[in-house]
Parts: sequence; structure tokens; C-alpha cells
Amino acid sequence: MNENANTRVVVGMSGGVDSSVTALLLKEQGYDVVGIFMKNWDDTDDTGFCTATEDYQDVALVADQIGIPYYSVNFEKEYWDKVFTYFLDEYKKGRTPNPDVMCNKEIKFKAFLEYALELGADYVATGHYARVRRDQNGVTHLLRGIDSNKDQTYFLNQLSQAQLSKVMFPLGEIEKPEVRAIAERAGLATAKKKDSTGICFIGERDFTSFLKEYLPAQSGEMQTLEGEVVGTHTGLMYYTIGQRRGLGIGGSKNGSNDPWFVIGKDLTKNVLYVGQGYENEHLYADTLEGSDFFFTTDEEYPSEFRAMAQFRYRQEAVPVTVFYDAENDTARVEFDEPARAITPGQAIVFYDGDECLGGGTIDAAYSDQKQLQYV
RNA sequence: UGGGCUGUGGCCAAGCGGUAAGGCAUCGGGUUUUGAUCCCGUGCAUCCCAGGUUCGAAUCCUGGCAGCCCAG
Repeated sequence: MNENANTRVVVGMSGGVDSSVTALLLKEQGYDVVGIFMKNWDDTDDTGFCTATEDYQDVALVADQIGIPYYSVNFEKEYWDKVFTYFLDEYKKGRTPNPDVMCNKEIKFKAFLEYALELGADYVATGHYARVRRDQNGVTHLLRGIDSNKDQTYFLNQLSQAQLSKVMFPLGEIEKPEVRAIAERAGLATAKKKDSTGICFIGERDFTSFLKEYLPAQSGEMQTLEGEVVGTHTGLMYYTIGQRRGLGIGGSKNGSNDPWFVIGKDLTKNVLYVGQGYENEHLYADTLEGSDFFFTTDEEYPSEFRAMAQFRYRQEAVPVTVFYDAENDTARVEFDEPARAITPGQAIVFYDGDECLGGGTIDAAYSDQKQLQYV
């Protein structure tokens, strides 16, 4: 009855509203929908409680309501090897990794995608707020979700053309409030479930104490760039550039009552550099160097081009000039205006209007040719 | 063992006789599929100690104690 009936779409269902509505919409469009829950992290606590169990129950409820089959698959090993190991390694280097970018690249759109294809899927769908558009040349473009407040292309910047050609993001076309409304109208079990935040699969938790379970703490001094000791840090890796909370220091002899921010780290001296004021000059860079640049379409990029760039999730993109070294997948990026808290380990993502072109990983930041003391 | 200054909640810091501002930090919450940022809310401090003067003092006086500075 419907041409979509011959198209099998495997939906990654997390047990949240977004993926629930994703499955619902595809089902309504007549696709042959299968829901699959990924368990990638074992968070069973001392009392035997595990949020994944609860989430899977929600997947089951929703799948039954929608009328689709559902399964569970376990990628704990892959997640540990490809995402978590990388995550810890980066922290050990004093950097601030972005595990969700890696999770999308290696798990959701690799391990999971391959698994789905084996199940006979034509596409994999997730509840990401992003859009894919396939042009007449057969190229798939990754576009920002129309709900600019929820757009998640930042986390998807490392997806390849091959991966993108196999995905569907139904939610990219609608706004979050509409997603809630659809869920409520359909009476989905997850309609009122609170949005989850935190590292995907690991979830919300006290971040520092979580890291301490895996990384040894080595406390040291907090200093101003002038060398004045103003406090004690509990371990360099627990702080990130531009961070304000958690420093535990306030006031100063010279009368400034501005808040303190992390402005740098020195791994060899085990010193955390801090400075006062949101607009502290040491937090601003005009250039960065990055590696592992990767583009969403197979188009070849010139050694120099203009683009809009985003350095952190939910930040406004700013105009930059990219000096790209295709040989090594590295690049030097110069900003039209100085940018705040450029942090090694974080992703720099390029955009051309709504299209996410791809991105790389920040390695170093510079101001006036001088490298900032970030690692 | 001469002179000067200072001593208010974790840190800065208002207050100058009438019954303790504010900022930062902390804590709680909101926003957020990284970590941040950001936003909102949050302090029953008796004012270094002991006396005294006053109807009444953190604010005045006396004596201690502590720190800093300048002299020697």
C-alpha cells in the first residue's frame, strides 16, 4: 500500500522522547520500522539498580504502542575501546575531549549502523536534531536541525559521506516543543520523560568524582600568570579552559571582585593558571591549530577557504579562514575576531549556512602568534 | 618593647554612635546528549579579645593579642 513499506529503517531507541517520536513518525510514514536499544555502558550501582534497564523498559512500552518489533544490542566493548579509552587518554593529556563526537563516529553510526545493515536495514534513524538532504548527484548533505536551539550537528561533524547516505533524522524537520506535543498526542509512555543530558550512555553524574574513579588525582597549585599562588587544585585534568565554577576562590588583594576562570595549565609543573574576569585577555585566541579534519561530503577542499566555525556546542558560529593541509588532515584556522576559551580536545566544526561541512579536533590556540598555555 | 597602619561571614570589602551593603566563592535550581560558559535563587555574621563611656557602639576610650609598614 505504501512504497515505504519496502524500506526497512532501524531506529536507535534510547528510551527518551526524541527517539520514541522518531520511531513513531517513521512508522506513520509507512516504513518497515524496527527499534533497537543500545546498551553501551554498565551503570549498575551497588543496589543493583541500572538506568539502562529502566530505559529499555520504556523502549519496550513505546515499541508496543507504536506497533514495531524491538531488540537490544550490546556495544559495551566497542564503546569502551573506541570511546571511553580515547576519553580517558585525552584527559590524561590535560585536554578536554568530546566523547559524544566519537560516540557518533564509532558507535552509533558505525558499530550500530553495520549491525543494522546486517539486519537488512536500508537506513538507520536516530532522534538527532539534524537534517540530511540528498541532492541530484547522490550526495548527502548534513544540515542543521530547524530548531536552532537543539541543533546537534556539532556532534555529528565527523560522519562520512558513506555513513550519512544511510541515515535519517526525522526530528531535524521539527522543533522540540512539537516533538513533545506529538508524543503526548500519541500517548507515548515517554512523552513526559525528562530530557537526559550528560555524556551519552554514561549519563548525568558528578563529573569530577566520576573521573576520579578512572584517573588518579594529583593536586597542585593554582597560580595567576604572574606566579602568585591563589589556591589549590585537585588535579589538572578535572578542569577545562574557561571554567569558572569549582575553583573555590574569590576576592583578591588588588581589589577586583570579578570571578576567576581557568586560563591555562602546565602539565609538567602541575600548575593550574587562573585569572579574573570573564573577558580576561588570556582567554581569547585569534588562531588555532587542529588535526583529524574530516569532511561530510567527499568534496575536495582547497588549501585555503572561508567558513563559519563553531568551537563548542550551542555556541554561535563565527567567520574564519581555514588553511587546510589535506596531506595530513591538519589545519590552521584564523578567526576574524578573537574567540574565547578555545580548548584543546574540543571539536571545531565548519558550516556554510545551514550545512555542516565537517570539522576537526583543536590542538592548540594562539594569540598574536604566541601559544596560549593551555596544556 | 620608638612611630604609623590594620584586624567585619571561606576570600575581597562597605560601614565613622542607632541596631551588620555588595562582589567573589560555596550550596541549590534552570538551560545543555562533552566538559565548560550562561541564567535564577541562596548567607539567623554581633564585627580579634577584655574592660569602659553611652538609652544605645562594629563604629568613642583604655588595655591586651595578631599582622603589616617605617624607623632604629
